[in-house]
Amino acid sequence: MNDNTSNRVKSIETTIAIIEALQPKEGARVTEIATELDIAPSTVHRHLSTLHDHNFVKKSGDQYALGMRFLSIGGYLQHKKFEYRMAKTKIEDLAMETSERVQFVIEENGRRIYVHTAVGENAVETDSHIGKQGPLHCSAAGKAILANLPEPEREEILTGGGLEQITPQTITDPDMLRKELTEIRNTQIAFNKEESTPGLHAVGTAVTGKNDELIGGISVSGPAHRMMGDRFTKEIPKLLLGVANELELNIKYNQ
Amino acid sequence: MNDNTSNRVKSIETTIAIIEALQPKEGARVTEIATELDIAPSTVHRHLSTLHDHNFVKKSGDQYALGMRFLSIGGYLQHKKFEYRMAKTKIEDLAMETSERVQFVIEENGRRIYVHTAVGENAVETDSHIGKQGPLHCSAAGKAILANLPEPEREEILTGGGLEQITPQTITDPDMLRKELTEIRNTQIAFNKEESTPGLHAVGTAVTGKNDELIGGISVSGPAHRMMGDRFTKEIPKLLLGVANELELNIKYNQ
DNA sequence: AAGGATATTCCGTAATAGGGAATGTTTTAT
DNA sequence: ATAAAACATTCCCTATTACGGAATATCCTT
Repeated sequence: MNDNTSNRVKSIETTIAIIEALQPKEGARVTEIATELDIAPSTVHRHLSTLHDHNFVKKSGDQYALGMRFLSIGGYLQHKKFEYRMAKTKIEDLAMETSERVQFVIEENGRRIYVHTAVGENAVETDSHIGKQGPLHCSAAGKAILANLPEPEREEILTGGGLEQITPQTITDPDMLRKELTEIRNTQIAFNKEESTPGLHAVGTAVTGKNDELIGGISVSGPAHRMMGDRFTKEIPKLLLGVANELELNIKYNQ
Repeated sequence: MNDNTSNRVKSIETTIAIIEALQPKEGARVTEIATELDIAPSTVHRHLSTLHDHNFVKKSGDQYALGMRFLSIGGYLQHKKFEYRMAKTKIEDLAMETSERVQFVIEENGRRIYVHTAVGENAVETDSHIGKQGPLHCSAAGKAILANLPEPEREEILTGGGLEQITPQTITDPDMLRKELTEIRNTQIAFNKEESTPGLHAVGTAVTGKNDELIGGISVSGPAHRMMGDRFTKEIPKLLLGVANELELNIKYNQ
């Protein structure tokens, strides 16, 4: 397609660099960012002022920080799609039923992104948050998505970028993963046994929409000691498939 | 301060215009955006490619749409602050207790922004979503925040921009509002009677942090016919103040 | 297979983004 | 209280680059 990287707007890349530098900070001064990125303070100031005008950056005194415009746009995208709104209520039900953490995940650019999360009574605290992203091949919902992706895209992910090793249990061999994905296509259930986080197990399934196009995936995750035996391999998968099915029916006929 | 509007990066303003044009659309082609904004297709293409490189825009075929990078950054900001994470669990409890819709709101740039929302069993469906923003003076949590803002900032909002009339009930007279805000400072409870949405009532209170600095506000909202009598004026305020108090204690001592 | 529409790339030029210096402003040290 | 240091902000010149128009490629329609 177009990956001709020469035809780009440099000043936007500068602005993005500034945004990225600002993100982890509570607040930063002009010089701090200028030094960090090795650009002139006057330049940083000009960019920050521009971003501030549009609420992408907030300012108190001479401390600059990212503003909530990002959440405004992100939240709007999360809310705009009927499918995502439906998914939200469904995973909340499932979190209540299972008492565990439940997430609704989509694929973008070959990676998984949490669009909604719901926590049940016993849900584990994780550092996962809305919008957080990671590779597909090491999570339950991610593998379920991967299994249902069109073959060329799937193969691109399997062979193209290399399957990053996240934990000792992460499956990094394309052949082993291919085999598992075939199994997932048959059962529509994917398991994650400490492949993304040590001590964490998860069960996932894919969600499809009107013309059977892939929407995303749902996963239920919890500590390995609780996610085991029949509860892990039978009960939760059954609840999960039930919810995914209801969701799919809602998507197909409710609007 | 610096509101010298001459010293800005024009190409970033172009990019922001493109982002804004893209936001409400499901997807758009290059020409569509170029026509709408009256700039050259080659320029639009260059901007979109740059944004796409950084996942602010996604592309399928020649349809461009906003990407989840906005949610990634927004979700990160929402999750980073300990106070906001605490608020999330607290409003979920309150939503369960009251069965209504509960929101955690902050102020930025003189406007309110929903940072977390929780829905109870009977919660009304609204178009409000995470990140949505609006004026402070017409909502319960907004008025609670306004009442607790430092005087100069409050006066700037009251007299500076003009109090927009959102519904027939919105209070737009600065003097009437000042009187109500004094009352709110005494009781720490704010009411909203169809001032932002016809048919919707809400109760709100402010949340303060370690050095009594203002963090945000919490509101409980529901249909007017259910939010009335003692439930509206006594029971819900009591529950709300209880939760706000717990939250403040958590913020002050738990970390 | 041809024609139309649109995406994408190329390229010259006018506009502007960038840096350094000048000017405020605030904080720190004495 | 004053001086000095540190930094934000503004100003201005110049090298860079963002822009638009033209050329080319690609896709779609008939």
